[in-house]
Amino acid sequence: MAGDLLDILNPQQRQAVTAGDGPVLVLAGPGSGKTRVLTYRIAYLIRERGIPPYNLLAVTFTNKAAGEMRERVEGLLGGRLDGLTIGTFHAICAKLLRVEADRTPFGRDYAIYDTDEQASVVKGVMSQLNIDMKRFKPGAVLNAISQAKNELILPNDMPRNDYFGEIVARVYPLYQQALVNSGAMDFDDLLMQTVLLLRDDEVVREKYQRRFAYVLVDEFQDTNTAQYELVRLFGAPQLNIFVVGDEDQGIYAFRGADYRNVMAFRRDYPGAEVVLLEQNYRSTQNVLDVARAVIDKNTKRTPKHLFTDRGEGPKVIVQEVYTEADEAQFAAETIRSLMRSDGYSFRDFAIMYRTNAQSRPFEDACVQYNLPYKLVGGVGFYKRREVRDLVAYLRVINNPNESVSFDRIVNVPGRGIGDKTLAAFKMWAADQGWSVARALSEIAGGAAVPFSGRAAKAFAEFARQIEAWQAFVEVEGSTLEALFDDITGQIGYAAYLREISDTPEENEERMQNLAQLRAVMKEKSHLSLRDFLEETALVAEIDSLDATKNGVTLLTLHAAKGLEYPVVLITGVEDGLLPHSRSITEPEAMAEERRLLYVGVTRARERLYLTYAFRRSLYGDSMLAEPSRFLGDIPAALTEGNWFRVKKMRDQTALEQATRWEREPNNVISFEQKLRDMQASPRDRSKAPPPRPTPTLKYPPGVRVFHAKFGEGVVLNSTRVGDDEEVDVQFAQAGRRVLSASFANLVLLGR
DNA sequence: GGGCGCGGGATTTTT
DNA sequence: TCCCGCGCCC
Repeated sequence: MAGDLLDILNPQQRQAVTAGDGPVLVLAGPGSGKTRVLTYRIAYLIRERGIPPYNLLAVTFTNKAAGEMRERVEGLLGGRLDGLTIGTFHAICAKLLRVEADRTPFGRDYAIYDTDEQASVVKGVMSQLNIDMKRFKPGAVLNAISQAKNELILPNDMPRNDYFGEIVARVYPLYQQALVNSGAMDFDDLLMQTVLLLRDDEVVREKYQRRFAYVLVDEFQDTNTAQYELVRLFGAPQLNIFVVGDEDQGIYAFRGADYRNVMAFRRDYPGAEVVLLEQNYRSTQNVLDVARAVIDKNTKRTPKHLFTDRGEGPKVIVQEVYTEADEAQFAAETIRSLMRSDGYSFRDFAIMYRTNAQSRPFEDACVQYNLPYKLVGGVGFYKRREVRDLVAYLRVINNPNESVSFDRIVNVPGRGIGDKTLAAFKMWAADQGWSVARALSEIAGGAAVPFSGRAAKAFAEFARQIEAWQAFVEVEGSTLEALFDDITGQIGYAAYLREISDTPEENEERMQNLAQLRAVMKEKSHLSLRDFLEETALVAEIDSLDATKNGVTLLTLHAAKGLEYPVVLITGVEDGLLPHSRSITEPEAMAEERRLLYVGVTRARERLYLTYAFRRSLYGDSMLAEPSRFLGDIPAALTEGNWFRVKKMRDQTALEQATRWEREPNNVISFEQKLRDMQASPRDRSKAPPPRPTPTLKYPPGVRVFHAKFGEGVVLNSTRVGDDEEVDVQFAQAGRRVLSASFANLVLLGR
C-alpha cells in the first residue's frame, strides 16, 4: 500500500506521517491537511510499522472527530479496527476510570455531573457554610474550582491569596467530598482523577504505558495542564508522542487550555522532530490574506506563510446592516441569491456568531426564507427539563447514592415527599450509618421509617419501584427502551407533563423531546445502562451535527473549529461582541478573540462575509454598536461592501450632533458602554426614567414616504431614539419594516 | 406541601 | 427580555 498511500501527500505531510519513533510536533496551519496527516500516520504505523492497533492511543477534540477518524483509518486499511483507542480525553479517561474503579474513591457506577449539577452541589456546600451567594456567585466559585482541577491543584492545596480565594479554598474540599459521597465526578475530575491514578499507582501506570506505546494528539493547542500531563504519563517512557496543533487556533483558554503548550512541547521533549505544514488546501487566497491580516497583529506567535494554489477567489464582503434582524435577513437573502446564481446547496453555508444568544434572529430568518437549518448548541437536548428528569431516573436506578439526581426525582412527579420528609430520610439514613442506596433497599424490604403514615407509604412505594427497575436492568434481554416505557408508565409522566405545561404547544414539544429520548435509547439498546449514561454525559453539541441532513449550519465560532464550508458568514463583528466586552481590558483575552475570528475566517473555502449591525439589542434595549476594531486591520483592497460608505455617513451624523447648538439629552449609549456599565455595577432600577424631550417627529404616523429600495409606504408608527427616529413603515411591495431615519433616507411624500 | 407572583440578575465560549 | 429563586399564602 505504501506507494499509493503516501503518493497523495505533499513532502511535509509525508515527512510527518513517516517520522520515526520519538516525539513529533506537527505545526499545522488551517486547512493544511492535519486530519489527513493524523489518519495516515495511524494507518502507516499499523500497516508499515506493524504496530498492533491495540497499542495506539489517538486523542481528538470531539467524539464526532473521533468517529470520523476511525472511519477514515478503517477506510485506508480496509477493515474494522477494534483494538484501536480513539476518543476525546474525557471519554478515554471515563473508560479508564470505569475499568480501574476499584482503585478510585468513586466506584464503578459513578455519574458524570454537568455544569448545572455541579452548581447545585456548590450551592449546597455554600449554604451549608453560610456563604453569601449574592456576594460570591456559585458560578464563579465553581469556575475557580474547575480551573484548579485543570491545574491539578488538590482540594486542600488551594492558595488563599485573597478573600475570594479563601472562600474557594473552603468550598472546594467540601464540594469534592460531596462528589465522592454521591459517587459522581465532574468533567474536570475525569482528567484529574486519571492523572492522580496514573501518578500514584505504579501498576496502573505501567499497564497503560505498556499498552499505549504510541500516543497521537490532535488540536494540541487546546490542551490544559491536566491533559498535557496525561499525554506525558501515557507517552512515557518511550515518548512516541505525535502531536498536531496550531497556536493561532487556541480558543479554549477559558477552560484552562494554553496554546503555549505547543511551544512547551519543544522544550519538554528536546529531541522532538518538528514539521511545518503551510500549504492550505481549503481556502482562496483572498480569504487567507484576510485571515493573515487579522492574526498578524498577535505578538507571541510563530509567523507562518500560508499559501494556496486555489486562486484568488472573490473579495471578502464586509456588510453593515441596521439591526440584528436585518443582519439575519441579509444572511438569508445572500444564501438564497448565491444558491440561485452559483448553484450552492443549503449545506454549503454556515452562519457563525460569537455567542449563542445571537442565533435566534437567524433561526427566524431561515424559517421566513424557507431555509432548512441545523442549529448547533443553544439550549441542548439534554438540558430540557423532561429529558433531565428521565435521565435522573436512570441515574438513580444505576446508583441511588448519586444525590443530585435523587433529589431531583424523589418527588417528581409529586408523590408526597417534600423537603421535610426528604431531610428526615437523609438524617435517618445517616444515623443508621447507611448510604442512600442501602437505606432505600432497607425500606423496600420493610424497615420502619421515622415519619408518618402518608410519607412513609410514599417512600416505601418509591423504594420498591427503584428496586424493581434495578432488577429489570439485570434481566437478560431487557432493553433500554423497555425500561424507559416502564418508568414513564409507572410514574405517570405524560400526565405530569400535561400538568406542568402552560400551553398545548409546550406539552406537545415536551412529549416530542421525550419521544426523541426514547428513540435514542432504542438506538443505543445494545449498551448497558452504565455505558448509555456515560455516553450521554459526554456528548458535545457538535457531535449531533448531522452531515447527512441538508441545511444551513448555525453555530458559534467555537463550535466551528475543525469544520469547513464553501460559504461562511461571520456575523456580529462588532466591538463588544467580537472582541467580546469581557475580553477588551485583557491583552491575552483580546489575542484569543483575534484567534477566534481567525478560526472563523479560515473555515471558508470560497466566499466569506463579515457583517456587523448599526444597532443591536441587549436584554431588551436597543443600542448603537461599533464595528469591530479587527475590521480595521483588514486591508480594504481585499474587501468590498457598503461598510466604508456607511461609516462615513455615520461620522457625519456624529459631527452634526456634536456641533448642534441646541443640545438634546443624549440617551443613546453604545452597546459596549452598556455592557461595561452592567459589569461595573448593576443597573439601578429605582431611578425614574430620564425625562424625554418633547418629540417632534419628522415622520409622524399616517405620512407617506418613499424608500430607495422598498418603494412607497405609509408610516404606522414612529419613535424618537436619541437624536434619531425609528420609523415603522408599511410598504406597498416590501411589507412592514422598521427603519432608522438617519440611515434610511426616507423621502417625505405628505399625507 | 405546593403554587403563584415579584424582583433581581444575566453565559462568552464547552468537554 | 427572560428566567430563576425566594417568599408568601393557601
